[in-house]
Amino acid sequence: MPNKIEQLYFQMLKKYGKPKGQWSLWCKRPKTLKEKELIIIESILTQRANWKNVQMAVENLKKEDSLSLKNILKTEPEKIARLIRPAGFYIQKLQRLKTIADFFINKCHGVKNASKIPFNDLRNNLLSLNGVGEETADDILLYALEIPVFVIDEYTRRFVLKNNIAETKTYKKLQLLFEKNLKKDYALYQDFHALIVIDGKTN
DNA sequence: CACCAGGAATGTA
DNA sequence: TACATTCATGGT
Repeated sequence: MPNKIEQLYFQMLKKYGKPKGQWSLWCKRPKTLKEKELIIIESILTQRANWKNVQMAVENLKKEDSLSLKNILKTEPEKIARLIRPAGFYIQKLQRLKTIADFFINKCHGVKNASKIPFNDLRNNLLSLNGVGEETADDILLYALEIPVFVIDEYTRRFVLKNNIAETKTYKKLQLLFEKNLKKDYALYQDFHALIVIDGKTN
């Protein structure tokens, strides 16, 4: 018999269908290298920001041909700052984009090669970057690199409370709880997390 | 006008 | 471990 968490997943999948709209790219499978880079960039821009504002910033970067990790490295900081301003916290996010672009391009020699790094090393490397916390690191691992790690965010915490799934609030324990009760499948993790956010926004 | 949105770093107790 | 504060824009 299916566990409660798994039941909730199927229940929401039935109710909302496959995540669409804003989530269509993040939940797309498989992804091109360029799409993976876009998600890495968006994972920074979206921090505590309205998704609409993030898309404005993305459009600005695209217009100026700066929507790639390589071009973010070569574009002048002042210009990046101006382009991403709609996403808010633009001074911090400028630095964070430069840092993460440097990591993937210079340290890993590309997103494709980064995927070959052992999971624990890769996650710890991401967490060591200034501006990358657990949620952003797992966003990148799950949605960009297509590695099965469950993302925990505020919506997930509310979801857990609302459905009486657990009383713990720590990131690691919640993540383990979801992963323990679900098939280890990155596509399922992607859709489930997206559905949790979609469900949280409609209520 | 106040409040919030797909966080993280830093400081305090 | 648990909170509080700071960072900033655009929408409602």
